[in-house]
Amino acid sequence: MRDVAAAANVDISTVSKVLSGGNISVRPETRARIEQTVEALGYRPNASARGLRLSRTGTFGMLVPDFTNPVYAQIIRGAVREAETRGRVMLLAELDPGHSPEVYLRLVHERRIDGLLVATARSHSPVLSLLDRDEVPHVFINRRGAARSLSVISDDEEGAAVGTRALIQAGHRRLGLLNGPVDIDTAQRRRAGFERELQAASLPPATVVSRPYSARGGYDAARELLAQHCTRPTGLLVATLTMAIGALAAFAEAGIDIPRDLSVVGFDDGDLASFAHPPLTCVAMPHDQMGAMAVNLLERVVAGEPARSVVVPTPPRLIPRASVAAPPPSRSID
Amino acid sequence: MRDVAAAANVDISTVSKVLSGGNISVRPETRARIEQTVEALGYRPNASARGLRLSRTGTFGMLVPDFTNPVYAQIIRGAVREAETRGRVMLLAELDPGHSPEVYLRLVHERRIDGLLVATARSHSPVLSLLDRDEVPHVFINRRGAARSLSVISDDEEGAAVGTRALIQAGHRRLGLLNGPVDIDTAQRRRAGFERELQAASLPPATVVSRPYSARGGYDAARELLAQHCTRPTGLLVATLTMAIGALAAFAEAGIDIPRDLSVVGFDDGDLASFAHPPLTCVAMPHDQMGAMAVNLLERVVAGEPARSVVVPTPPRLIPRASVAAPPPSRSID
DNA sequence: GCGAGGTGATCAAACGATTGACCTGATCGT
DNA sequence: ACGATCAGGTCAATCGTTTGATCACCTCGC
Repeated sequence: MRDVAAAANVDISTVSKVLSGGNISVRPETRARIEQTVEALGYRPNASARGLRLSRTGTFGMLVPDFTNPVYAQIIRGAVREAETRGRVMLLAELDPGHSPEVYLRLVHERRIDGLLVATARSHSPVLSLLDRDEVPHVFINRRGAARSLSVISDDEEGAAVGTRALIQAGHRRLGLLNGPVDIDTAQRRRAGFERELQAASLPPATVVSRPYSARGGYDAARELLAQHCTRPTGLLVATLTMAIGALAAFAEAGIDIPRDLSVVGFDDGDLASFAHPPLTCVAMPHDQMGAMAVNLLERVVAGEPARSVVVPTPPRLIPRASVAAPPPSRSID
Repeated sequence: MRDVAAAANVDISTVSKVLSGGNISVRPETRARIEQTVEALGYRPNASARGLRLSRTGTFGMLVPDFTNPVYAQIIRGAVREAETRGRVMLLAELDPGHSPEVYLRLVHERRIDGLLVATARSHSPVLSLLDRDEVPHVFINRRGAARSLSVISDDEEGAAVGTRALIQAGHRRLGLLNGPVDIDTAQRRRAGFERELQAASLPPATVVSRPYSARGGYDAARELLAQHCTRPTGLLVATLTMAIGALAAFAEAGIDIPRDLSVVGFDDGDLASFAHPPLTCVAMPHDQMGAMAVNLLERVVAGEPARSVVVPTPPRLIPRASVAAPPPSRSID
């Protein structure tokens, strides 16, 4: 900045005022001269110096449990893009319950960030207690936090309801749900939506199997379902895309034809869904938008503006593909 | 830090020396007292102040073209973890040829990072010219850069060779390659490995179809292959896992049974490969290790130590699954 | 002609940590 | 016993920006 000031023949404080303030009294020609010099020299203010002076780094942090999970990848993309359009950069770290919170300390206690996005799903993560002790501005993503905490979620309950209705409308009466672990917030909400629709259609309680949100989890859940010798469902809702991929593999292995023998509705649309075998009917959840809204909300929080938890307004959409059909005419058992 | 100094009854410079230096002359009891106070107060040095004073932020930046691509997700994971064990944090941004390099300027010109990992694959990305103009310490991942630039790659050529050999050993004589775009470095290397093995086995030049590294690209490439009415290969190498997923969908659609009619070897092992239909024989590439090694290399660069481009030492491994079999006894054409 | 009021710029004090220069006793060699 | 040496600290300048306080100059009104 000193170089810019020298080249433009003004004091560095004037340069600073032109660059940051904008509406202070500077002669138009001086302002133009400074802006020109800044441009010519390709000058950009040093982030550390600004951060030190302003106690504001222009950085947000984001904690996710798993980079390789496509759902989080989508959320990250939405958040990072929104952060960039707002002139910020994003520090990312993987943090699941097993990890030490060292990376949290590095972000928060060393004052590297202005606010934190927390997408770790488990309800007993060790950072949760740190979060409210430290009073860091933060927003939960895809997970409701404690009463005082803000969160951005998509309407998982409605998403599950949409998927369930699709099965019911196709004629299914015996439904099943392959769900995530019970201590994950989205799993709870998806189950609620599923059961809401069952009741609305006066259907009996359905089989629910809980397994981790992973392909392996879906595979195991599907095998568990097949092993149960009571009346098998003809329509199945699966709580995530990766689980659905695993479940389809288990069904293929067991010689069960989708959708002839069993209809399947998955979650979280994507390329993988359309190239699955068979192409998977899905409920598309607006994950990237959720990430973007979380950044917006966090921005309000750090600005001290009033802010409230939100549900992403874009409604979940059913993407019909080949994995849903009418139930088999003869009931498979009894 | 002032608080720590006051509480321990020393000068703040002494605290600083205890915390950063380590080997200067401080009485053991003083040192203990300071360390104790630091612990009790939960003090951590302010990153902006350190950054300003030392011109060293403790941060690396990483540019990837696509968060949702599982290959990059793996690389990111490896890099972020290694950075964390080295006491650093990682700034991530998505940057492909279409994007403006604004985020690059924000990272480099605002001095937010000590070094940059560049995983954008295209050979004509606009950041490349900026990189050597600015003389930022940087390391390319999964892509060779200009002569002066350092890079970490895995042995894609050998990986392709391993996959090709697996097909040849299963008895295949007519092979094909579904490859990525020709201007992507990994695609070039994979093709080289493929053709090397063809020659080694004295097989004729094979069909190669190039499409984007995506499920859609794999689907399109597979359809293109089927549309060619000349002798169809009986063994197929597919350059990425996502392409393979797409290709499998195209083959299923066309009624081609894998592996009876056609054997397929994919790349980049993962859950998705084992739950594909059929489970996909893959060449596992050590992506996370590549990310970690890139961080190590970059660390050497910023430390001014001598450093050279490396190939990840872990050799590519074949993961045999159900998608490879002997070629059909009757040759499909002629 | 002179004080009041503005405008457009500069001055200087922070922000928090680091580090070479400097200071103060105590110890040592002769 | 006295200067040199050294261990164990403190002092103060510095990194690059920001911003309230200050200042120089001009205009205007009476």
